[in-house]
Amino acid sequence: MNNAAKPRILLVEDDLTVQNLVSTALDLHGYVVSKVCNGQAAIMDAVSHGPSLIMLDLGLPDIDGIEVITKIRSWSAVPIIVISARTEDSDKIAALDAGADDYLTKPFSVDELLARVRANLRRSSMASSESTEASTFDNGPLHIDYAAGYATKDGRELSLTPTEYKLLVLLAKNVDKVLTHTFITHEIWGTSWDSDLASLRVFMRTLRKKIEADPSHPKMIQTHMGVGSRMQRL
Amino acid sequence: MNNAAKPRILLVEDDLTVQNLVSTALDLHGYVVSKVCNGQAAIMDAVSHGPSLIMLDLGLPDIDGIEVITKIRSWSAVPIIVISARTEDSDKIAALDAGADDYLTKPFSVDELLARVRANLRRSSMASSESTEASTFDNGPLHIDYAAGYATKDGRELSLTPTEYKLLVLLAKNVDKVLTHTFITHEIWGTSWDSDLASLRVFMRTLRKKIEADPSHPKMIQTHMGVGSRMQRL
DNA sequence: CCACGTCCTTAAGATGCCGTAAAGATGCAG
DNA sequence: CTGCATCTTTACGGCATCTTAAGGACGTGG
Repeated sequence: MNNAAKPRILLVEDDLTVQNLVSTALDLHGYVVSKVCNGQAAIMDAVSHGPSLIMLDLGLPDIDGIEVITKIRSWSAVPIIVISARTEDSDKIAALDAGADDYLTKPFSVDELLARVRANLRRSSMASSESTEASTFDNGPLHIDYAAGYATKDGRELSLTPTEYKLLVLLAKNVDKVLTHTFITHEIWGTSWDSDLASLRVFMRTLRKKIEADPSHPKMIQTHMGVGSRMQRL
Repeated sequence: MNNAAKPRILLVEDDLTVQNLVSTALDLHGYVVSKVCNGQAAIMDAVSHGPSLIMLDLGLPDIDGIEVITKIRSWSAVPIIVISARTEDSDKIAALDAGADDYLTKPFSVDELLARVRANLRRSSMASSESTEASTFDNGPLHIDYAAGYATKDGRELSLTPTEYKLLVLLAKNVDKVLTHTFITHEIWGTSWDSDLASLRVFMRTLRKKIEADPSHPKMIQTHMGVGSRMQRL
């Protein structure tokens, strides 16, 4: 929607101390910040202003944060970064499954916050600028040709099994975004049950062996303990 | 068809929130938009107004979206972009097989939607303006003369049966692209049954015996386990 | 220090797809 | 009708792939 020079960021946070801290930091780095302190106002602002990114605290006074995400996700693909207290671990996962892009756990450093904002804005602009004919993906030595249906590393074709390829594509299409285990298994197997998690681990292993420079110390596919995995842009 | 200055777009969507969002976005970018909210009205509008492009939500109250595509495709080559909340692969494949040109999964960004619209309108106008296409094909020792209707390997003419030739041309015209079994059988036999798959394997074998240097270790026609086949450019 | 949970790694067994050959069916020319 | 070319069907061995299970590494909290 808006590709103006200054990205507009919607900050949803009811703790005024944190709100001021974050908005000041963002403001200093050239972002335009809208501040609201409840879910209702957040949805209204998202509809009317069409922000480039949303930072959402899960602990809101009026609506459940998950519901806010679901509502916005029904029509918009705007990046949503969730802020949560450590006590809300399960909520964090639910938020990601509902369509959130990333999460920050309180307390967080401003540097980390800014890094996440940059990464998600970058991914978002990538996704919107690529139209249907942009059917390739590059990340470091890795190259995927979606139309042809294969991937290469350092120019040499990788022999990936169907499931490995599916998994790779899923991660690549959501680069810089944390994907929960349940989301991944659901996308790959359609219906997900617990036992799929064991298989998923094996596939992660075999995939890493094929695409990572040092499979024992993976750079591309990072795991988030108790949450899921993320493909990191190199 | 109609190549007026302002392309007319037919929007088929029963969710009024999404309908308004999309139609507003399209309107702002200079498209003329017709809005309908069920399959019956969609077909009527497509017949009477002859839109330049159709955006179709698969989840309609009256008719199945796939059926709408089939109906329209029976007389028109207008680009059809499908919108669906379903992420299932099978739905995507069914829609594309039925004749859809592109696919958007909810939620989507407005930017992405506009990009797809532009891309498909461009391709559509390309297709209607281009009159001639390449009448030969070369790949390594293989040479196909579409106009004359025969193929050679190392200059010597191959004696291919009609079905083998059909299969070869199909692969050649989609070089470097993976073709699914169902797509291939559908293209060759019109209607595809499960049992055709067995035949297809036999034809793959005989074709490979004729065009591959080492039929036991094929280079040109590669198989993708559980998916399909691909002709590889040498 | 131990108990626990999560993740990593490996290997073996089960499953299903693919390649292959050969026999049977079909269609067409003479 | 007969022979030939082509297509379809059937059957089976081999192998790629997936699943399952078990043990080890690592960090965390009691």
